[in-house]
Amino acid sequence: MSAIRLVDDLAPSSPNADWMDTILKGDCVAALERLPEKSVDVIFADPPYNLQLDGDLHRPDQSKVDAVDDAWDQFESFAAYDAFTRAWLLAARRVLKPNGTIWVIGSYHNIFRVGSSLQDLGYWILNDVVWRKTNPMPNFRGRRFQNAHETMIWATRDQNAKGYTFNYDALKAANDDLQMRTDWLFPICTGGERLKDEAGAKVHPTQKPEALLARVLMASSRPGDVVLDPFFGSGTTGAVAKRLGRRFVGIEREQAYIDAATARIAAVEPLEAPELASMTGKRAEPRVAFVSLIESGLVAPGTLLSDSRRRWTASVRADGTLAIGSEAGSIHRMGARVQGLDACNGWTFWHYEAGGKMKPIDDLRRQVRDGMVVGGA
Amino acid sequence: MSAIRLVDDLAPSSPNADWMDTILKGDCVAALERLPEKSVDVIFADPPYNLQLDGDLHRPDQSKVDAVDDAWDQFESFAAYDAFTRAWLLAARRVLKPNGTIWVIGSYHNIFRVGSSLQDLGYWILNDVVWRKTNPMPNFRGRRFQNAHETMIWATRDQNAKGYTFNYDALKAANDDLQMRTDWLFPICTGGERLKDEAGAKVHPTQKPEALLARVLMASSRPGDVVLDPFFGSGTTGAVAKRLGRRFVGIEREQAYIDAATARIAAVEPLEAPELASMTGKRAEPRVAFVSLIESGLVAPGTLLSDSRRRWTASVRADGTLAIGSEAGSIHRMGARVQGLDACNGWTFWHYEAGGKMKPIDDLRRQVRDGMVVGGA
DNA sequence: GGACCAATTGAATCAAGAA
DNA sequence: CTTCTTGATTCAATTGGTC
Repeated sequence: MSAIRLVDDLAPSSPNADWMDTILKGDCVAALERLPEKSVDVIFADPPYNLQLDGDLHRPDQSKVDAVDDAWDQFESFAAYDAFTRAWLLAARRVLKPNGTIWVIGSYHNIFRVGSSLQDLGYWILNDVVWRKTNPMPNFRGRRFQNAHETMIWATRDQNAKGYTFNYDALKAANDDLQMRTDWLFPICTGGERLKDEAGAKVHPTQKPEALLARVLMASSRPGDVVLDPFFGSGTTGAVAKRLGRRFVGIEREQAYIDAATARIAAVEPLEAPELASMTGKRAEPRVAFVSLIESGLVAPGTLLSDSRRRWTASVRADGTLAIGSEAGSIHRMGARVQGLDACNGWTFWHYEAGGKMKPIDDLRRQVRDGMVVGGA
Repeated sequence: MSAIRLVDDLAPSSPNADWMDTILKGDCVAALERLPEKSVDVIFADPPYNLQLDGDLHRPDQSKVDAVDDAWDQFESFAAYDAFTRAWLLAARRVLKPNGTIWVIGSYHNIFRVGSSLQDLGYWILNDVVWRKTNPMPNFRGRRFQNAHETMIWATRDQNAKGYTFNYDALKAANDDLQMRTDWLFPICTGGERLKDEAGAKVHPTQKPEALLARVLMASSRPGDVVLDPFFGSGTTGAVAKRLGRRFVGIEREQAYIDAATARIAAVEPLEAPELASMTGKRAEPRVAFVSLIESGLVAPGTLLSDSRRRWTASVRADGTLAIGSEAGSIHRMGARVQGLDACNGWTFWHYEAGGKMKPIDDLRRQVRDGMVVGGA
């Protein structure tokens, strides 16, 4: 399994499909053009993001951020990136079966170019799916929101392709009998899953988590289906495809990535069916921001909060901070401040009055979490 | 407040800005071209989504889904939608202040066209932000994922605009002292907040929740700022802007929407200034020169400063520099020097001894800032 | 062994003001 | 314009060392 061959060695219309479960070495478009048309069920593509980074970025502790500055991510202009995108999307479309689907992942740097090109070429978008990261890199300079997600586009070959695979019931069953939504929560790829070389350096700068690929393939493919990844990299798509009983084809230019992916995939043991269910289940919900109580109308700006014994009182401001006199800060900071402590859980410390009784604002947080607040006002 | 006027009535270069807190009736581009250039701080735009619904959509019980099929949401092709998008984005860019920012919300039907056009016109994307819906409409046919989010793009006028407003500290304080992320959770607009006509029908098919606009405006604007919404609709942007002490300008073609928005905004009570005050961090505080600590007598020349763990020690000189042996320089340079780093914040690195404990010289700076030390010269 | 602490790291379009 | 100085800024996990 997963022999490597150069693109030139490929027999284009081989009836026994000897390119199955292999990595094709070479340029993405050239390799795609050698594959038989209408031969793959699902394409998962993680193309260069065209990050356009300028200069170094340091963390607050002055350590340097290891940026993605590889040559393969450098494009001269949006026009050049668009040309690249259209070329590989066009070649990919020829290879896709009429009822096959394509997934492309990207960030705000490139995903709008990809989405427009998909539409321009006749692909029909089914969903955009958001990968919410449990542990994204912070915004070190505090100049933007923490970039905590990436976007995937899922599309058919054309508008009239209605027979695509979507395992609706399996996903629903795996999601507490609720429809699987378009926002997915997964950690980034770290720890033992992340491929490292002998020196301990990461093999590939943008290795995707297997859990993400598992949900993609569980949703949109069936056992025995052929999954193509035109930017194979460290081979996550191949590893997950093999584990889930799918066949794969990878295209990759760099030998170092091919070597790492080959070894990785060789070590994969295909899973039995019952083991797959747990991988698609939903993840725990994260925190509730105090400001969301204000935004949802549960707490009005100007509301007075006190501790349970009414020793201290503070005023809620529209921006989600608490004010006492001229001082303001988070519910936690201000709770610590009045008590002269280093830390304080503002959710349980601060109370509001309801029916003559003092109740912790944690009660309101629970209402937001449980979805009891709909509409606000 | 919120008088309505026709675009033709508008005095383009009115010094008293009589278009403030009004709704301009007419075509979006025509109205934008009549506004003065570089006159608005924030634009929030909820353009038509170009939904390509093919025939009616029915729920499993055969009831018809009230889809967005209004005439204003029909475009013949992607090219037509792109032309429309470029036209209004270009007109909007002229009106935006050099350090102003724009928000555009959309779904997978149109957001990729919008994002590409933004980039093509020179806007610089800061973030894409995902609005996760707590209560999205289900996918009735079970053929796709439940479409549970919409996407907002936040961008500056151009790449070099670094002075845009982002209330980082307030957002962080409002979010349990953690950076605000790009995935936001809000309910869709229902219940009492949803505008209905006498017959109980929705006034506008895509009314956005006020909570969403509240976070947008709290994040990227300040009290008194001018907020423009070129697709005003039911006036959510104006209602929230008024409540948060911002000024607004709306553009809308349909009289029914203008009437509903006008009545809605008139009923809004603005918050008081204390509730609107927003937390600011060190960035907003006045600069204090280290030498002023010496001039005010807080630090005597010859004082020895050390880092918190007393690994290095330096001597304060009368000119405001630090000396270590024969080397001297600013508190920042010398802090960097001893640590072998490129940069260092001397205010938090260097400490002085007080009562047997090491305290950062930043504490002394705070005393100067708070006016506790009047000397200064 | 386990508890605790320090160090490291991840697809990043990450200053502002004065001279 | 450019160049220089000042000085503001991080979250979740994993890894590895020490007590």
